[in-house]
Amino acid sequence: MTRDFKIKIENVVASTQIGENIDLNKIAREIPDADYKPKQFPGLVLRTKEPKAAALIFRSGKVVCTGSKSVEDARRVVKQIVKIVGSLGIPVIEEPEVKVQNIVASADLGTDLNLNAIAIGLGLENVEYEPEQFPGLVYRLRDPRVVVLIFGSGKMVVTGGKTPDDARRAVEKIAEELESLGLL
Amino acid sequence: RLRKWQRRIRISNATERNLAFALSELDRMASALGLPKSVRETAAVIYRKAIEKNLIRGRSIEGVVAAALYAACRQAGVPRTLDEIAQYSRVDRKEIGRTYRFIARELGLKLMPTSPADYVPRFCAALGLSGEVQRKAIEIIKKAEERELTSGRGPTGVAAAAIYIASILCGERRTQREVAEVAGVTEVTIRNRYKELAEKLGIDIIL
DNA sequence: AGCTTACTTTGGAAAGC
DNA sequence: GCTTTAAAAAGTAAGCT
Repeated sequence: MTRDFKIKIENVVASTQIGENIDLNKIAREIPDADYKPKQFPGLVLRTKEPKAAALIFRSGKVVCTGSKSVEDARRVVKQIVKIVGSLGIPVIEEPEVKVQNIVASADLGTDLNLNAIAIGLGLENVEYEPEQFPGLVYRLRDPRVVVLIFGSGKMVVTGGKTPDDARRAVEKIAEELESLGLL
Repeated sequence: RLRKWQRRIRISNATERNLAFALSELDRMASALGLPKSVRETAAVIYRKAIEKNLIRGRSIEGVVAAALYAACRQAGVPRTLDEIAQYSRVDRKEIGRTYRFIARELGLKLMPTSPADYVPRFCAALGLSGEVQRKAIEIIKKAEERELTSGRGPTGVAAAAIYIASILCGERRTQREVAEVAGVTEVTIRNRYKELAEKLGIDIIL
């Protein structure tokens, strides 16, 4: 029984450092589509089209990249940011070390679920399910250390992991738990 | 030492002052919400337990009071929505919800999500509907829960739709607008829920 | 009655208030 | 705690035709 949970990485958040004492005002001046509102937020926002993502650049040289659909794409985006900033005559680190901070993935168990029964089965003390506020049941796993949002449709969202495998393991673990509880 | 003694007095004064404020706030809100004394007492017990476990740190007394009231209503089977609670609190719905989740977790209050059926008596009373309609609405809700048509749906929306259907089946029809008003949901939500219930439970609603 | 846009929840980093 | 970024899930809400 090879199940296809249709696991798909939807967003990768990564951080890195491309330099020091970066002149954000200069970047904002030279790059028309850059968003920089220091009064509102200290980071400058730069968006890339391919891969489609957004990067937050700080004066310290630290960079946060969000929106990529894969870890590799996140690295590609960082390289583009380095190239752009470097082309402005600003000293940059050519190949900075990129650290993945969070991976958001979606998956599908393929069947409708009874969230009330699942809340009891997994233990009310391990789960948060308040349909008045949000339709998804919130399940926090300790291993892998991720948070999963489980919906009545059987679809879910896994977030908080650092690797694609964290998401994969979380989905399989939940599928096993629900199955052993006879709720899948 | 005298200093130590005076310090204790100061602390106990502040503690008592805060407790008195919390309890008066609890009474004020409970009265405004028309809640019975038993619910106020349950909320007071929850509040005191929260204090004993220092769960107030970083939170406002009013927020904890509101969350305790929200929890007490659910525990008593006479739920109030977070919006209703927030209507009479200085704290907003989002914060009350967070505080509720926190104290429920820390105090080990194992509460299942509110069943739409718990809202039926109050909503029907507000609409001047008979016990027969209430019975039918609850019957519809029970079937909906068995058929798993309520997962992830707002309890008030499901309750409103069931009451809307029941009022028609019992010949005491109320408009979607009237039901939406007392349930605190939009007519669109009642429409979506009632269509789903009527279709999947095979209920014919001839207008 | 639709359609569109938008807000609810989750996680994480960044610098500063 | 907040601010900003991105994206998914599903329910509810609000504005417009």
